[in-house]
Amino acid sequence: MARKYWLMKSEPFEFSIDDLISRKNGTTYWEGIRNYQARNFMRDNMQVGDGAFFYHSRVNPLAVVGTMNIACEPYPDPSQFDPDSKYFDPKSTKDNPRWMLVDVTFTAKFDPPVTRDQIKQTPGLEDMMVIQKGSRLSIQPVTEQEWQIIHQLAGVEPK
DNA sequence: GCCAACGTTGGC
DNA sequence: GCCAACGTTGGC
Repeated sequence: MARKYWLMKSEPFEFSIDDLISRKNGTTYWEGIRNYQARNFMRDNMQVGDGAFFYHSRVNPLAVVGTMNIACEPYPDPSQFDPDSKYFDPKSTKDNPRWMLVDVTFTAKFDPPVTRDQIKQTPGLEDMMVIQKGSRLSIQPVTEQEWQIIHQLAGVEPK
C-alpha cells in the first residue's frame, strides 16, 4: 500500500523534537493518546514507514518542527496499565486494551520550523486540519501534496 | 491565563 | 439514546 502521511502534536514542555532526537536511535513510543479518533488512526491506518510531521502545540511559535517515520505496528500503550502514570486508565484491561500506540523514529529537524502562520498563508495548505478553527485532534492525516509543500517551505528534502 | 470548542461521561 | 454537565485541548 502507498505510503501515507500524518501530523502528530506534542506540547514541547511535555515532549519536544529535541527529546525525540536524544532518545536511543531517535526512536520512542508515542504514549498518552486518549482520544478515540486519534487512536483509531494509529491502530487502523498507520503503517510502518509512513511519514509524520512533529508539531509543537501550546507554545510560541506553533510550528511543524520536523519529521518522523512510523517505526512499528500498533501495540497497547503500557501507560494505561500503570497506576502511577498520568495516562493510567482504570477501565482498560490487558485482555482488552483500550489505548494503542506506535513507535516513531526521528528523520529530520526543520530549522527554522514551519510555523502555523506560514501554513495559513501558503496556497495548497488551506485544507490542513491543524489550521482549522476548533481542530484539536492530536493525530491527523496529511496529504502527499501537503507533505511536499511543507518540505519546500522548510527547505528540506522529503525523507 | 483565559476561554471557546470539543469529546466523554453518566443520569434519566 | 438523549443531552446536560464536566474535563480537556490548544490558539490566542
